[in-house]
Amino acid sequence: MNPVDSTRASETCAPTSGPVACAKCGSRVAGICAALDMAGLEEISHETRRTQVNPRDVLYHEGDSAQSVVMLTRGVAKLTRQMPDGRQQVLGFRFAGDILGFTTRRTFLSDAEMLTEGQVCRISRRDFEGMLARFPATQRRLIELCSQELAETQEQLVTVGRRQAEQRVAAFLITLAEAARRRNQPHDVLDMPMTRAEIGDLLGLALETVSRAFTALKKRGLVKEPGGHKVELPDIPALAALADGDMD
Amino acid sequence: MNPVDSTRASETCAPTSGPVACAKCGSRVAGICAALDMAGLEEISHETRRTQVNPRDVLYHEGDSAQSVVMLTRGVAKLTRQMPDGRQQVLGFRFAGDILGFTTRRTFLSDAEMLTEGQVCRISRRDFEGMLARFPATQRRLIELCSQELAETQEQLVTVGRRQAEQRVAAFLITLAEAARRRNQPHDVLDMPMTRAEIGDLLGLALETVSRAFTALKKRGLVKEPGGHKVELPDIPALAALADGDMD
DNA sequence: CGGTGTCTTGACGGTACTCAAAATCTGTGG
DNA sequence: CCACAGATTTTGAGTACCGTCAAGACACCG
Repeated sequence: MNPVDSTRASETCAPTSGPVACAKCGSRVAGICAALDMAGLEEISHETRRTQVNPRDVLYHEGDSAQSVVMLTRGVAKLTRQMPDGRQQVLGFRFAGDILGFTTRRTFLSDAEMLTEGQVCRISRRDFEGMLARFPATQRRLIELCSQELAETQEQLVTVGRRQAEQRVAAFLITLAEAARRRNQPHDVLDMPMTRAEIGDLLGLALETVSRAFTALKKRGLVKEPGGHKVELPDIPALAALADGDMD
Repeated sequence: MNPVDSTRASETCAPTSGPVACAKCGSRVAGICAALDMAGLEEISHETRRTQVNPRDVLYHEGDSAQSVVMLTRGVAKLTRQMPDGRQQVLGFRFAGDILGFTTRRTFLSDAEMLTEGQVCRISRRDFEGMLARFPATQRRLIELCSQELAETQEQLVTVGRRQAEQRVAAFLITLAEAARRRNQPHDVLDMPMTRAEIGDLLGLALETVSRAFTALKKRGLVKEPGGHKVELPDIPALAALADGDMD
C-alpha cells in the first residue's frame, strides 16, 4: 500500500487528553477531539482519512477550494503566504494537535507544508461542520483554538514589528519552548526541524541575520545546538528577558 | 447625567443587518447580534450597558481580569500591546460592529483605546457565555468573527514582515478601504482618525517614515488628503498593486 | 567518499531609525 | 475674526541595523 494512500482510521484522529484517551495516538495534546466523548470519537473516526506525510509534502495551497480540514496528529508543518516576488512569509509553525485549514471562507488562506514526516487526519468540510452541529462542545473547543491561534499570531506581530533581530530569534525560541510545554514535551532540549531560512521567513529577517543571531545567542550561553535538529535552552528566563528587551 | 455613565440599553446593542434591524443603531454592520432573532435581541438588550465613549478613553487594559466583552457600535478603537521600553505595537484598529475583549483566557491580551468618540455595549462575560449557550447561532457567528480577525492579523503579519515602508502604508490604506466597504461606507474617501505615530506602531515603522511614505504616495497621485482626518484614494487598484510589489 | 543542501562569516550598501528643527494644523479664547 | 498654544506633520542630516552578495565551512546522505 502506498504510504500516502488514505486509510480508514481504525483508531481515531484524536491526540487528546480529553474525556477519553486515544488508543493509538496517546499523546496528551489539545486537539479538537478533546471535546468529544467516546460515542463522538467513534462516529468521527468513520469520517476521517488518516495519512502518513513526509517532509515537503504540501497539505494544501492558498487559494484552493477549502473542501477539507486537516488535523495534524504527528510532525511539524509551516503555514506560509507566497509573495509575488517569490519570497514567502511564514505565518506560523504547527504541531501535533493543531487544526490546519479551517476557515469560514471558500478557499484556503495560506499554504501548509510539512517540515517533518508525520501523520494527518483529514475530514471533509461537510463532515466537520456536521460534527460541530452535532457536538456543541466541539464548537466551544473550536472557539478556544481559534482564539488561541489569534493570540499567538498577535504575539508574532509584536515580535516582527517591534523587536530587533536577536530579540526576534529569542522570542521565536521561547514560543518553540512554549509549544513543547503545551505538548508535555521536555522544553529545555527541543526539536527544531526548521531551517534558518524558514525562521527568517517567520521573523521577517534574512537567513544570514538569523544565523548571526544564533551565533550571538550561543556566545551569550543562552542557546546550544547539540546537532540533529535540536536546540538546548539552558536559561529560558534570561532568554525571555532578552526577547522583552530587559537586557542587551 | 454623566455622559460616561452606563445606561440600560432600551434599544439593543446590535448594529446589524441580520434577521431584524436595530431600532436606533440602524447601520448595516456584522456584529455578533446579527445572529440573533427578535427574541434573542430582546433578551440580550437587558444584559448590556450602553456607554458613550470619547477619544483616548481606555476600554480595558492588558492583564485586567476579562470580566466583560465590549461590542463597538460606533467609532474607532485601537488594540495595542505596550513594550517594556514604552513603545507600543498596534495589533489592529477596530470599527463599528467589531467585538473587543473576547478571550478564552482569564485576562485581556491587549489594551483597547478609543481614537474617536463613539458608543460601546458592554456585556458581562457570564451573560455573554450565556448567550452563546442559549443561541447556538451566535456561537457560529463568533467562530466566523474570530476566524476573520485571525485572517486580518495574518495579513498584517505579511505586511510587517515582508513589505517595505511605502508598500506597508499602501497595504494599510487598502485594509482601511476594505473595512469601510464592509460597513457599506464610501471607500474612495475614508475617515482616517489615526495619527502617523499610530500608523507607524501598526506597521512597525517610525512616524517619520510613515510621513515620508504618505508624501511619496501623494506625489504618485495615489493618495490625497483633503483635511479633516480624511484620505482620498483615487486609484485603489494601483494602490493595491503597489502594496503587492507589482510596481515601484 | 563525493555531492548537495545548509550554515557561517565577511564586506558593502541601502532602507529606515534617530535626532532636530521648521511648518502646518487644530482648537481655544480674546 | 484673529492670535496663540499645543499637537501633529513634514523635512533634513547623519547613523545604525540589517539585507544582499559572495565565498568557504560544515553536515547529511546515498
